[in-house]
Amino acid sequence: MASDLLSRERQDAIRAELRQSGRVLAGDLARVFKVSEDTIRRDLRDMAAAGLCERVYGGALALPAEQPFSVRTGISRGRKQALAAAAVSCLRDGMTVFVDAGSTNLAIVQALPPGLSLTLATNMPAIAMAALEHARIEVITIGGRIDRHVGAAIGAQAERDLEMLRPDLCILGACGLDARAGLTGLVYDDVAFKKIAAARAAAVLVACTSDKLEAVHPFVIAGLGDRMTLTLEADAPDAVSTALEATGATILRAEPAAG
Amino acid sequence: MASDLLSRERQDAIRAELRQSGRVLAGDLARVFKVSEDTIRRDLRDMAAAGLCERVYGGALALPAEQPFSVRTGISRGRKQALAAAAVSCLRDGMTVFVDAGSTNLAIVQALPPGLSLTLATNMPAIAMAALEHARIEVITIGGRIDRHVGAAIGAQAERDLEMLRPDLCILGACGLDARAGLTGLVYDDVAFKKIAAARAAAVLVACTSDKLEAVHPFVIAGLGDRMTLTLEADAPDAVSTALEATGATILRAEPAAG
DNA sequence: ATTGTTTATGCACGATTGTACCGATTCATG
DNA sequence: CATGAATCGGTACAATCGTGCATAAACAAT
Repeated sequence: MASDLLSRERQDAIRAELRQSGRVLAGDLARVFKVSEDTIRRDLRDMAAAGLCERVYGGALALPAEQPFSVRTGISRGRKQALAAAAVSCLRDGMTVFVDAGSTNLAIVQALPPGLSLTLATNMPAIAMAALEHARIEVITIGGRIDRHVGAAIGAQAERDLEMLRPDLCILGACGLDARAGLTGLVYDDVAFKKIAAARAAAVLVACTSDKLEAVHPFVIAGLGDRMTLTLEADAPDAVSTALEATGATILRAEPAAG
Repeated sequence: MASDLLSRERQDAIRAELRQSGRVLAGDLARVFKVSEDTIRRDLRDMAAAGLCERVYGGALALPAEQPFSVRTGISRGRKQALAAAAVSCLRDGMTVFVDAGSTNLAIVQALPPGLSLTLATNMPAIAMAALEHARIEVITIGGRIDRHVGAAIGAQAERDLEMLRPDLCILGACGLDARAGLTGLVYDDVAFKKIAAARAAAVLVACTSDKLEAVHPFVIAGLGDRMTLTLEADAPDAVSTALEATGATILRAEPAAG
């Protein structure tokens, strides 16, 4: 995926990954960066010597002080992490992606592989900040009045800002996902915004935790169809999955998660 | 591509490339500029010595302004806290305030009293998030491409977003503050943005840590004058303070801080 | 014009660094 | 304690680096 990195860049990327998920495995890193495990081990040794991580058998851990996120997002982080990992597989180098508000989408951005180079637009400040942790992501914010419930800019100004974009992919935050009703939401302005965002993108991805399946809310964001990819958790019922797939949408199943 | 450049021009071009992609390779640069790698190495060494980049094996990286806030925020928090407390005294209920990027401004927003109700616009995601912590603040974001060094949206789109605002107060981030040269900055696009922001506001507030006093940078944001309030730290030299006051600006001294 | 000085550049050479591979050792786990 | 995986130290090789030196151009002073 990402290669040709200066050794220092690689170490920075490892650091970013450590900040995010709190741990790294030597083998994984070697594969991601396309270098030998020896090189990764030497990196980790150097970083540990510099006090940037704690070396353990098999990889390295973030220093206890440096994990604000894992604490803040709490237990469900494991599930969202797995969901995010699956969603990430839809991304390619050079893509322009719009990322809608939502804690799942935040997890996705945090889970992006370090080397991936994207142009990422978002209306949610928290997502913008997470994206800035990645050295090779160009970040664009959609401005406007921030809705406290959503934690992101929605409304007239935001919709106008959106008009500058024609993203390759729109990663939508999910509120309710149902085979018949499609994608639905609770907050009118938020739904209106999502609708526009989805319409402008060449493809739409929805990463959906299981609690949102078969939920129907008052406002319709979009129907399902072949332009849409749905990422479901490992424990999503097969019945729901096949029903969704029957609409023409592509279904992506997350691996079972530990946490 | 480009040859026959004066060494200074070449270094400026390297700087531009660094700003854009965050990294340069010695070999690539040598090929692009049609000079030997030795020359490039000398350039990079000089630039590193001047604090313009970080030299690494194989090339150079942009300065770790890449991760500004995990590092920069922590450093002098106590001092900034005191500065923020003083700056807060300029705010009144119901005001519309534009808050520019900068770690000091972030501290100010974090230090806002809980009951204060404001409309707060900002181009910096981190500040937007901090403002959302306050229940009675209406937050508006200025969108656009995020500059990694600044950590905020600057550029054409951001300037256009700004045109919707006529804030009562503009809280500017300081780079250099000098009685003769006025308020100056390092990054051209950032300065251009600040300039517009300052021009649109009825009043301007600059909270300035002592290390930025008497510093003059290449680009001018604004001259001083009676429209401007400057918040200085407790340890700012009296001479500097009176010189600044002589320009017509209002001076606000922070209380001595612990940290 | 001449001379000397500074500056930018290129080249050569030894030193340093980053990386992969190999064997010996240590570790986690059943 | 047996076994495979992970780690460490050493080695080898290539890329990169720093330095000293030579050349050439620009410039100042004579």
